[in-house]
Order: sequence, then structure tokens, then C-alpha cells
Amino acid sequence: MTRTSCAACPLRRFEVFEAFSADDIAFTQSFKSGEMQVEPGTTLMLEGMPSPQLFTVLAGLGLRHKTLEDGQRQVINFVLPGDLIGLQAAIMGEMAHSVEATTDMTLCVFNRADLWRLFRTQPQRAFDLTWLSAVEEHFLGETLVALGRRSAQQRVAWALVRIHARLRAVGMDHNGAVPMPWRQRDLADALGLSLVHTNKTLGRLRDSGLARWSDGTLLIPDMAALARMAGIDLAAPPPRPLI
Amino acid sequence: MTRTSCAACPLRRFEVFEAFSADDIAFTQSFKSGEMQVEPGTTLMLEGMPSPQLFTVLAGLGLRHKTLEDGQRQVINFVLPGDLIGLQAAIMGEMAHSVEATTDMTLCVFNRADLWRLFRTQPQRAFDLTWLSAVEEHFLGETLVALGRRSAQQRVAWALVRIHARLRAVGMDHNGAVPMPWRQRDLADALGLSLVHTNKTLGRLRDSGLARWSDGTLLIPDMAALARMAGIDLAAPPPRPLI
DNA sequence: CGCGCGTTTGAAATGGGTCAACAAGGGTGG
DNA sequence: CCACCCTTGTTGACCCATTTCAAACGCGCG
Repeated sequence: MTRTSCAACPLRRFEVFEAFSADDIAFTQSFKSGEMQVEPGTTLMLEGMPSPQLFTVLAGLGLRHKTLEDGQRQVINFVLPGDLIGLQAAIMGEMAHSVEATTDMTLCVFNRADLWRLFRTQPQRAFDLTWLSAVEEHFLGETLVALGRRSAQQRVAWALVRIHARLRAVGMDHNGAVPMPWRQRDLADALGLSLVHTNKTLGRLRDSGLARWSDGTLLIPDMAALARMAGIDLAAPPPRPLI
Repeated sequence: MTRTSCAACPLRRFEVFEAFSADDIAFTQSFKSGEMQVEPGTTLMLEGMPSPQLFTVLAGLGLRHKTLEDGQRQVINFVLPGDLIGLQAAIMGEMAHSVEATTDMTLCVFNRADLWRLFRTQPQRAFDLTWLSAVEEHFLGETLVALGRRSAQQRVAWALVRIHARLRAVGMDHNGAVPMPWRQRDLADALGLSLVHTNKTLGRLRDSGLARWSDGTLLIPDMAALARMAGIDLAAPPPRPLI
């Protein structure tokens, strides 16, 4: 494993390169159990199932979703490099949602069985885990506001702004454009809109020059304008850990 | 402080009565900084503000909400005894939502400054905190599904079933009835519905005998029937900690 | 008494859902 | 090379669930 391959890892302090002591190094090596490559479409976690492992996304994109009895689907969130997958299963016993890979993904693999050892011996990293969980909760709250209070146009604009910002934050932008490999169906399911209406809304945004999403690439010429339409305060900085 | 007053506290292991050693007792006493009583309408946490304190609800009900620029409000969740308030601010630096008391509330007060000490010296309680955060995330995911995929009638039925179940779980039911001191406005804001439509939907549920909510009390004669209408699988047990 | 808050009800307007059809690839097998 | 199918995106027409607007009711309270 190289330093760059783990740059996005939220548990990067496990990185041996940043370890402080021999003990730390030994611990790190025993906690990280390996890396894994998966193909698009792979289900990483299945709703309702326990998982013996915990993943950190090193590269690639995916999504979290829940499926209802009647076959409808709600996309909970999009998964980006740096995200942690499986904390729920590790802490609560089973996943409340499924996670699947949208593109090829590279994952850092941890053993759930080691989690308790981590809490006992590595309070710093335990704190990081809690932080990640709190951040996730924070974003879910924002999504709730979007679904509960915003119009279709605002929701779509909001989602595009948010995805763009997140991808940019992990360095996946190339002069303003970011990869967006998901389908319109995925976005519709994330926003609680019908596929048809999502399509038409995207069309209107495209026609008005606010956002262009095609061929798996999202381009936002005027971020401020789109954010204004979405009713977002751009000034808010992304959350950072306190300790 | 009596044993019963802390029965619902998720950090109940702090309870001196359950402490295992002299050290534990000393720690507990130093971490818990006191109890607090607040009146209905009190804002316990304000969106965007840091908070020097962390609360545990011992008694009383409240709600979490976010307010948008245009004055709209999204209720994120209802607050019940046993809930933890302010973890976000403690971990991330500021709250992503406001929390306010709906009834009189009794709170257990902790100092945020002690949080890091907790992670270092009490891994068991640190784990509990992470568990609480994961549970919260789990419920937010469920809410997301409700807002994104369910009709107004299903949403209202879902919310009533959920609130009833949560209140029952903390022993606040009296032969089938639970206190429900919130306003129709609060429920509407929680479900992303208009006040008028929420009212009419509640009326229909009442007329069909599925649920009666009046005078601050919720009565569900046939839980299975209401759950069926909401599209909920009643069999799912509430989440419990693993360790 | 009069005022304010929460609830209730009716009527009109509309945003978004549903249905249906088509277009543009890409893959596969003949 | 073509014929076929499957997935994804696109567009138009229609309709209805929900919103918006407006008004009234009951009740507690100063």
C-alpha cells in the first residue's frame, strides 16, 4: 500500500506512514486486513444483513439505498472516496440500507471483530469513527430538508451542487467538471421524484445553462447561480474534526 | 439524583449505582455536571451554534428542527427520554439543527470538555456514544424513505406508529394511549406536508377508526392495521447495542 | 369582551406523477 | 454485416394528490 492510495481514507491515521510508535504500527497493520477491488453493480452491503467487515472507500463511486416491500427504492446517499461503509452493521449488528458499487471501486478492508479493540486501545481513532457517524447524520438531516421542503427544481439543483462540492472536496474535479456515473433513475430515487420529472427538470437546468449532466460528467458553469436556485448557503464550510 | 430519574439515560452506565469501582464513581461524578429543568418552548440548542454542554433527556418531550432561509421549517425528529442532545456540536463543533422543548423537560447535563477524556478513559461509554449516533442515523434513513416514497396518508400513519412505538419503548404508554403534545404544525413540518393536508389526513384516519390524536394524546386501537396502512414491517425489533 | 392560537373545513389552482411512445446507443448472436 | 433486444434518456398528454387561499370555530386568557 502506498501513501497516495490511502490519502482519502478517513481513518488515515492508521496509515503506517503517520504512525507515531512501534505499537501504533503493529496495531495498524493488524487492524487493516487488506484491500479489495469490486466491479460496478457489486453489492457491498445488504440491507438487514450483518457484515463481518468494514470498508473505507479508497477510489470509485457507489450509492446507499433502501428497498421497500413494494419494490420502490430510496437512495439514501451517494458514496465517495473517503466514506466509511458498514459502521452501522459493526455497531448495531445489521445494516439499515444496502450499499452498491456504481463504478469500479477500491476498498480498504477492516475486521469488525477488531472494532472493540480499537475503542479500547485507540481512543483517537474511536473518536474519528464517532465523528464520521455524526457527519453522516448531519448530511442526512440536510437531505431531509431537501425532500421535505424544496420543490423538484430546487431538489435537483441542490443535489447537483452537493455532489459537485463533495467530489471537488476529494479532488475529483477537472477544471469545473466532475464525474457523475449514476443514472437519472438513481438521482430520482435519491430525491423522491419520478424519473420522468427528474429528466424534465434536468432538461430545464440544461436549457437555462445552469448545469449540464451528460455522458457521466457533471458541469456547473456558474456554481453561485445554481446554489441560489437550490436555496443553499454556499458559505458554509464542510465539517472538520475537532480533536 | 435517584436511580429512577436516570433509568432512561442512554449513558446510564454513568450512574453511580451501577459503577464498578471507586475510580468509576469519581469519574461519573465529575462527568455528569448536573441536572436541568426547562419549560416548554425553551431552545436547548441553536442551529449553527456550538454548545459547551451535552444533554441526556431524563423526562419530557421536544423536537429537533432546521429552519430555512425563507422561514420554512423541517422537523428532523422528535425528542424522547433517553435521547442524547448536542453530540453533533460536541463532535463537529456546531449543531446542524435546533432542539427545543415541547413539554417541561428534565435533562442530565454533561460538559463537552470532558468528552475527550471520556474517549480516553471509558471506551465502553465512547462506544455507547457511537452507537447512539449510528441509531440516529438509522432512524433518519427511515424518515428519508417515508418522505421520499410514501403518500401523505402513509406518511402520517407511519409517523403515528413510530411515535407510539418509541414512547411505548420508554414506558410512556398507559393502556395503549401515549402522550403526544406536539402540534399538527409540527407533524406537518416533520413529514413535508402542508398543515391543511395533514389535518385532513388525520381526520380521515380518525373517521376510519385507525388512530385518534386529540388533546395531546394519541390512541391507536389496532396497531397492526395502522402499520399495514403505513407499509411498515412491525416485526423489526428496535436496535440494541452489541457490546 | 376581544384577542390569539390551534384546529377544521371548503374551493380553486398546480406541481408532479403516470402512461405511452420513441430515440439513441451497445451488446449479442446469426 | 444485419436483426434483435435491452438499457437509458427524452418528450407529450392527461390527471390527481397535495398545495394554496380563505374563512370559520372553539377555547383559554388577559
